[in-house]
Amino acid sequence: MRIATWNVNSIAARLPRLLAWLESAKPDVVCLQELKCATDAFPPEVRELGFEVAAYGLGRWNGVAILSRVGLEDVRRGLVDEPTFDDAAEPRAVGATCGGVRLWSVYVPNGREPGHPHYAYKLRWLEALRGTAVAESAADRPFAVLGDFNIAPTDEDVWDISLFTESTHVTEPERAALAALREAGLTDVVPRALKYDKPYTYWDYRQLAFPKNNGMRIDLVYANASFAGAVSDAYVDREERKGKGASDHAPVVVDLTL
DNA sequence: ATGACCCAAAACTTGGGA
Repeated sequence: MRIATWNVNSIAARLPRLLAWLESAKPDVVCLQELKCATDAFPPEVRELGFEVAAYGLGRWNGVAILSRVGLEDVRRGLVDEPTFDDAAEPRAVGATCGGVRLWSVYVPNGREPGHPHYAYKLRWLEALRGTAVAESAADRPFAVLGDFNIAPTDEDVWDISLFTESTHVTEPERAALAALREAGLTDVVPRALKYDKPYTYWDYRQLAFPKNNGMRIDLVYANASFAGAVSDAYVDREERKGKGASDHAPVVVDLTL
C-alpha cells in the first residue's frame, strides 16, 4: 500500500498538478493539508479518479482531507478535546480507516512566534493530538499521523539552524511535543531524500530557497510499531516542488508491505 | 536546471504562511 502526505497550499490552485501526480505516483491513500476550500467545495475531479474523499474545510484558511481507493471508514473530523483559537474550531485534523490502516491527516498550527497566543494554541493542539493518538493507537492495527507538523524535529532538519533563533518550529517545547508522541509509541518515519543529503519537505517560495536547497523537514509521518514495521520505503517527491504552479511543500510517500 | 513568493477573500489590499 502506498500512502502519501502533501500540503498542497490550496487544492484549487494545485488541482492540475495534484491530478497528474495522483495518476503518476499511484498512491492508494493521500493525506492533504491546506486545502483552503470548504468541505462542499472539494473538487469533484479527485473522486472521478476513483478516490473516496473525507474532506474537512471551512474556506480561506487551513483544511485537511484523506483520499483513498482502498476504503474509507470511521471518518472523524477534529481531535479529541481539540482546542479552539479565538473561540473558533479550525479544520486541522481528519481521521479515517483505509484498508485496515487508521490514519490522521493533520495541519498543526503554525505558532507564528514564541510568545504569541497562536504558539500556546499550537502546544495545546499538539497535546490534543497526543491524546487522540493514545486513544486510537493502542491496538495491533497499523496507525499513523501524517501531515504538516510545523516542527523541525532536530537541528539537522533545517538548512541553517543559526537563522532560527527566536523562531518557532525549532523550540524545545515544540520538540518536546514530538517527544511525547514518541513516548506514546509512535516513530518518526524518516523518508529518503531523492537529491542532496537531507529529506527536506518544505522550501519557502522566496529568495530562491528551492534552488539553494534552503529547506526544512516539517511534514512528518508518526507511526505506531505495526505501521512502522511494515514500511518498505519512504521518500520525498521533490520533483513536485519544481516548476510553475508548485506548492511550497513536496509530498512524502510511504510504501507499506501489509 | 529548480531562478528572486503565493494564496484567497472581498480585494484593487491584507493576513497568513514559516
